Amino acid sequence: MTRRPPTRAENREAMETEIRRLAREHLRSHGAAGLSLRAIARDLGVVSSAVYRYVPSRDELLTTLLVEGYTDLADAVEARIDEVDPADHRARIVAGATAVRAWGVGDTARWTLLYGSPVPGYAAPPERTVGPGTRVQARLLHEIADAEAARALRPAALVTAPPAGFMRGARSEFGLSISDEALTAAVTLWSTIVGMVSLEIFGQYGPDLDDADALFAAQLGTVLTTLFG
Amino acid sequence: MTRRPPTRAENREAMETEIRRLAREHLRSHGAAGLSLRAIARDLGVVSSAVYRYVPSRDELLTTLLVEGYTDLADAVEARIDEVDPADHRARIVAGATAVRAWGVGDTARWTLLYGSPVPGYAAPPERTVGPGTRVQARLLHEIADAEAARALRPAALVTAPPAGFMRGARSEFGLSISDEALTAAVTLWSTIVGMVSLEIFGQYGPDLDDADALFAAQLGTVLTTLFG
DNA sequence: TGTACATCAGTGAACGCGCGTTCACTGATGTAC
DNA sequence: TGTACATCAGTGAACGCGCGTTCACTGATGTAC
Repeated sequence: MTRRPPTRAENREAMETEIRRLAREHLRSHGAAGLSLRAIARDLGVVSSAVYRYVPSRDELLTTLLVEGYTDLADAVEARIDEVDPADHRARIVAGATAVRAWGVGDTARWTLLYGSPVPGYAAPPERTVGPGTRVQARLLHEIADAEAARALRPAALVTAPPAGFMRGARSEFGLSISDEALTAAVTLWSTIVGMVSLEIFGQYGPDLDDADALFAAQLGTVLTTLFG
Repeated sequence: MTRRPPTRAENREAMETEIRRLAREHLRSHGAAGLSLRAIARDLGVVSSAVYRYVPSRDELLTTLLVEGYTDLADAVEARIDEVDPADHRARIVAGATAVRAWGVGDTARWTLLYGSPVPGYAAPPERTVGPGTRVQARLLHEIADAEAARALRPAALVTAPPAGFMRGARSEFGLSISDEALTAAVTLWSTIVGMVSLEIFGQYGPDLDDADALFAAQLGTVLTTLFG
């Protein structure tokens, strides 16, 4: 077995993967604001300017991480939902919400990048981030729309309508067929999910939280019981 | 009218106030991670080491801002709730939630400091921040507890219990008399509020959001209608 | 009321560290003929 | 299959900037007698 030396293309691929891995690691230890190309070069065992062979700039790297994060999250959530009986709307949404939390808790640094405070001095380019960045919400909205179409939602839970522009935007962006009231309920669900995960990850539930899974499940149950009965 | 020159004590007071003001301004433009004593000294028109007459260290300043923020928020929320008829439980909670959002939207940088991602490398000293940092939640919990005591909550909305340790902690910390299920509902409400405000402030609702007030009110209505009927 | 002394605010220099990015360069890898 | 040339990875130095914190110091303000 002769060990063929790696080609340039292979090396480049490996290098880019490694840079993203180190970047995620730095995100974990220093936060997005502290993401530094020099530090990555150091960990890579390479002089700082060498990183510029692979990454055009620090902001570009952040954008890459952002898109990768949104995509990973959405992939995970969709996979979990797809495992569930399409007729069991509530279970599908539980699966989706639980997958969102699992992903966030499993990689708090990336959750922070995606849904935490914006990175000062960095503005994500919408043309690259909006698509991946709305996949999860879009999927959950569709699940709620399906549930409504199947008459699985309790009418008593559908009580308020969102502002008109928001409604129009959501409908045209996601190709949704959903009532105003169900859209409000869906957005509220999303707010609750993001709130729960962020409060947990940012340590706001205090030191008495013995069973975070159960607290999440209990809160989600409260929301979904009012929605599904 | 002779202009008495300011005493040292007055000067110190004015200086400390001005430092906090500039710090809040820097929070706005550069985020907590970018809060810098040197920058504050520059704005103050003073050499960088001079700030150390007033502030022991950068981390201490952060702690001060954190405590001040929690206190301002809680004061605002309590004032709004107190204006409402004690018998109108729903209206009191609407007032509180709306005050939380108003405060956050009115000072997004401080909201970010309080409820956004933790500042890398900075750990808030619990003995100084936990008390002020839980006032708002405590107050909302008490309002829900009062509503439950007055039999104003719909039993159908009280369906799941939080994990035991969390429940015990909340009860003893806040001196609460509340059912497990109502506590879950209360915590869920808090998650939803934090989620809504953070999504709005961090720009996650997208460009179609024409009326943020209405979207918040609609979502809050969805939650409270299931709670109060 | 005046003087002596202690306290305090602010200076300026320094230490040691970090960062993003550019540039001219060497030497190895890949490609076209 | 061998050679000439083009491409690319990585170096090392540099530019210009930022930061927190310490220290010895000057000069003004406040206090005790």
